[in-house]
Amino acid sequence: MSGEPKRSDARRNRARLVEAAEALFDEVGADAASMNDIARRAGVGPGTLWRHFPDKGAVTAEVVGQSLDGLATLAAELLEGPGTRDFLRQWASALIRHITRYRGLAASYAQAAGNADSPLGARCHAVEEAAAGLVRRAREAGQVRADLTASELIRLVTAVAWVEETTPPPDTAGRLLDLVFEGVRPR
Amino acid sequence: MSGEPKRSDARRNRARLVEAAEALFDEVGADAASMNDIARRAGVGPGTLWRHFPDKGAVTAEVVGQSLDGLATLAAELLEGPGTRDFLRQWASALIRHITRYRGLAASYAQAAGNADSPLGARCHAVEEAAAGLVRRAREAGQVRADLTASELIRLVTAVAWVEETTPPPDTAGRLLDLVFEGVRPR
DNA sequence: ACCTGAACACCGTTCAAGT
DNA sequence: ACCTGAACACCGTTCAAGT
Repeated sequence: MSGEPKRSDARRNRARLVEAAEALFDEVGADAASMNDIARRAGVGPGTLWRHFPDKGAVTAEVVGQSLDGLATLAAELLEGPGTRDFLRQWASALIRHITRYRGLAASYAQAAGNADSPLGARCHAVEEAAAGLVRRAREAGQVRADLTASELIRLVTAVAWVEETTPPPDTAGRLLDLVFEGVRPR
Repeated sequence: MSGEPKRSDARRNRARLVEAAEALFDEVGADAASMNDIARRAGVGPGTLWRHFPDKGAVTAEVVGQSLDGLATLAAELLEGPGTRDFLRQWASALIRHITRYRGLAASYAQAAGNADSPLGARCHAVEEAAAGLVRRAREAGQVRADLTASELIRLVTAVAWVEETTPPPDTAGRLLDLVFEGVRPR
């Protein structure tokens, strides 16, 4: 039920809903923006929102979709690129920036990672795939230890993003990422 | 308002509330256990719960209090102990076990870390103090890099606890902690 | 001094009734 | 084919009224 509707009023409502969700994510965070808030802001009834999106994860997936696709294309670019010494860290840094874009995103992703067939879970899986390619290349280049898996790296980076977004003081993600990448180097 | 009340019925109610909260934390997690649930389970009205505890953080502080004190005494013991090669990691592991005892605790701590005068925030601060002593000693023993702060270590360990508690597959905390401690070693 | 439970504004979620 | 908004059970939180 998340695709483009046929009727023009439905399409317009859908667009308004996504717009409203985006604005609310910006203002109060992805966690605090309630379904009713989003519908109200879009000027439609709650039923209309639920008709367009099966749950809040679907709304979130729509709001962050382009940015997530950006992560995938960045991974592809880095994979075809010259393979600089910090290309993996560059991508990890982009992932953190993505997650910390809206407050509460880390928790949304953590929950979505469970059911892989949800709209958000599927996209998370795609990101993991992208990360797997990068980790493999970094491994072959001897930049990370041979036993490091993409899943482990994603978990660590997501964890850093979470602590950055939830715990003061802010702007410590870079330093924590440094420590993580130190621990991930070949022995 | 969180101390021991004078009247015996109030004391009994307080004890029942803490008991009910503990049971619900066990069954549904610290996040999903609602204030109304706790009051209902204790057989009292919601007003009674709110009279005994100013907010949910205070309830949480009461439920995890003894376990938190255990972390402090463990830190003291390790500080007086022989200083084995992994004493800091031992404590970090205990911290993770503590946080993952109830689902949703990591988020509670992250929120409490902000307002240091809240019942839970104060206890978090005490834990940080304990960690500071351990990190200092580990630094002097050359077990961790000289520029590592206790705050950074706590953030990393809490982050690992969070990802362990929220993201499948489970039981990866040990491995992630290995990587963290690898990254924290002197260069 | 403490408890009670009704009350308020909200939330997620559904669904009959409309156009 | 899609929208509407009332409705349900819940939530956090408060507070007059009781004992």
